[in-house]
Amino acid sequence: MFSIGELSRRTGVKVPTIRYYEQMGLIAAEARTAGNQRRFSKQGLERLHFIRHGRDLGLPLETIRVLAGMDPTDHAEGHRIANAHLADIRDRIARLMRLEAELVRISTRCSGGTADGDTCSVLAAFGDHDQCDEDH
Amino acid sequence: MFSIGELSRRTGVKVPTIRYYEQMGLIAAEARTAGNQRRFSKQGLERLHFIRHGRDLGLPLETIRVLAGMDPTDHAEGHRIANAHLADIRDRIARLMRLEAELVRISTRCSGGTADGDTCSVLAAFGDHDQCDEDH
DNA sequence: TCTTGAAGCTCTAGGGACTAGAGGGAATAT
DNA sequence: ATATTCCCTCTAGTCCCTAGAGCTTCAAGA
Repeated sequence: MFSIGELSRRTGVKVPTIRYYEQMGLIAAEARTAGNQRRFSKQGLERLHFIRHGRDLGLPLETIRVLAGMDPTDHAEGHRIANAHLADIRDRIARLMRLEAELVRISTRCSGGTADGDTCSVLAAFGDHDQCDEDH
Repeated sequence: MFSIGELSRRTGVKVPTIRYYEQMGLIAAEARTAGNQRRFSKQGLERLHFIRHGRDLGLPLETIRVLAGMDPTDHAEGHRIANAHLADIRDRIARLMRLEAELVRISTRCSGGTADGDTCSVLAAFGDHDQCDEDH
């Protein structure tokens, strides 16, 4: 049986975060000591690893709850969630890459070498959305 | 002079969000009507464009506040902020791409075609952090 | 056995960037 | 004059934690 601190050390999840997960119903302490302290079994440890891993992958807690409560022989559903999330991540990458390109454009345009008294073109670019590739 | 709704339509920033920005001290209505409604000038419109653009670029409101209050001839500082943010975005892209690779690995390993009664390998992979490239 | 210090407990509040809803008043078009 | 649309403030909720106050329990050494 592990204490909450032990669990924290073994998973890298902070103590208050574990308590928060408990409050959200994602994990439960198997037992409490006479003095009301949480004790977790190996199962709890594994479950917390599962949660942690899901979070590292960027899954919202709600999705993790669904996965954790899933029938482990239901291939289709697990697959569907993984693929949906993959699409989401690819979308985020694409958007960030557009931002990257725009920031490079903004930043290289202002070498800082223009005459004194000029408005910095970084600042100008931030104000001028029309030069931006994005469609809003 | 624009009403808040007019401003919203012209910038794509939702009305409650504009009020929120005002509350946070990022923008101020130039005037109020006799009936206490906000009226914004062209300057307000430009400022909101600036905020919007910064947010689209992923800058936190605090950074936008700094940029907006900056000396417009201070090239070095504008440059520094843009570059710092660029580094941040590149970091985020790198992390997301690692996630993408791992999700692809997880998802392709489970074709859903294994025998009935097997544990779905998507689920197994989520629980097994050791197979993951990331260092935690 | 006693004592100390680390670790645990609950509860509450904060953060960032909004979003939604209630319950009203103001502007505008007919 | 009225109907409709807009606007007002205020409060609370979202997500995923994080931090602090104030107190209790545990484990190890003297």
